[in-house]
Amino acid sequence: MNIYVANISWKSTEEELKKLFETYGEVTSVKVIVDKFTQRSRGFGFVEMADDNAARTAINELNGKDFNGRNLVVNEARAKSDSQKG
DNA sequence: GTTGAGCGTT
Repeated sequence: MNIYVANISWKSTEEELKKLFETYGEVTSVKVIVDKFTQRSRGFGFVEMADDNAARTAINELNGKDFNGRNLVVNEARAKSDSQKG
């Protein structure tokens, strides 16, 4: 399950997100989107979890919750490619 | 030492 995480603090890191999402299930991948040129955090990222059920729980629980002083915006991530099927 | 809505470079 790919998860979209936004409204993250500019000081937050992938490690913190991973530790946060591991609370609800196994995290297989974490990606914080930083500027490709300035390397500054864009305040949003992506989290991938092994179990869709745990991911749904994390989305429902972490969405709107406080994280490093900011309210997290958590949702199911969109498709990065058109290879998706539904 | 700045900023705050959104969907990801290899």
